[in-house]
Amino acid sequence: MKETRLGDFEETLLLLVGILDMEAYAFKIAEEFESQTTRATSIGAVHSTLNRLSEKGFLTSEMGASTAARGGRRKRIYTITASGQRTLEASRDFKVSLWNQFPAFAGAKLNFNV
Amino acid sequence: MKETRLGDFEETLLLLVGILDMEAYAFKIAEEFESQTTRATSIGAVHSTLNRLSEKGFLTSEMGASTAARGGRRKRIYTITASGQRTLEASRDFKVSLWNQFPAFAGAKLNFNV
DNA sequence: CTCATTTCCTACTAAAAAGTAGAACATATT
DNA sequence: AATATGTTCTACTTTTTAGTAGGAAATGAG
Repeated sequence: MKETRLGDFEETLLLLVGILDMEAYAFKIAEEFESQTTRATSIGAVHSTLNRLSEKGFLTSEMGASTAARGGRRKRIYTITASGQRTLEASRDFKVSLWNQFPAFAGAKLNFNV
Repeated sequence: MKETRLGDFEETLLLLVGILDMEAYAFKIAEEFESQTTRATSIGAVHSTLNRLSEKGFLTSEMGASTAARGGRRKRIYTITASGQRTLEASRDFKVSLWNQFPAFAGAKLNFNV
């Protein structure tokens, strides 16, 4: 069982997929990324990262139905796998645990019903 | 102002420095890392990462006084800089914000007095 | 004095993550 | 038919992060 780790950008995209749910397709994800951060991205970077996440088994995807709207290549909708979700949770739990031990962050109350 | 980002391992070490406080020297940090995770490290990896964090301006360090204990090279004590702390906070806030938007994590209660 | 012990340090390599460039496809509008 | 629009896709390069190997300093104990 190889330890597979997540990069910064990867983790954010994975979370965005979870947030966007049925709207999680590359273009939208890129837009959402830019709107939630101050960082710029490129659609290419998003695509290659989504690929990497899929290879790691954290995402699956399938082509959506074609819409009636103008402009029309079909969207590929991404979904988090169980493994992706577990990784996200582990990452969260670990971070929360460290934050709670860091006195400078002590003011924050982090209560999880895990 | 170049955007300086943190890797996974870097962020963990930075947090460990904050947690260990006056005890934050490379050897101890490496031990603490191993005790808080299931991952193994090497002292060399820790050293080179601490160096990188220092170059990025997230850490400073100075040699501590020599102790009376057996074995004796003096310890280099690391301290988080204001910039390091801000980066850590920004990273935390961003992550918490995403988690809160992710329905699968909705059960968690994250209250910050930020 | 010599050895074991605790620690630091750096140059280098390897691996992984991020980003770029450029092509292409499907549909609607004109 | 031509063009604009919204979107996917991949091979490749660059940059960054992580890890390795090997050396060395300082001190106490024997």
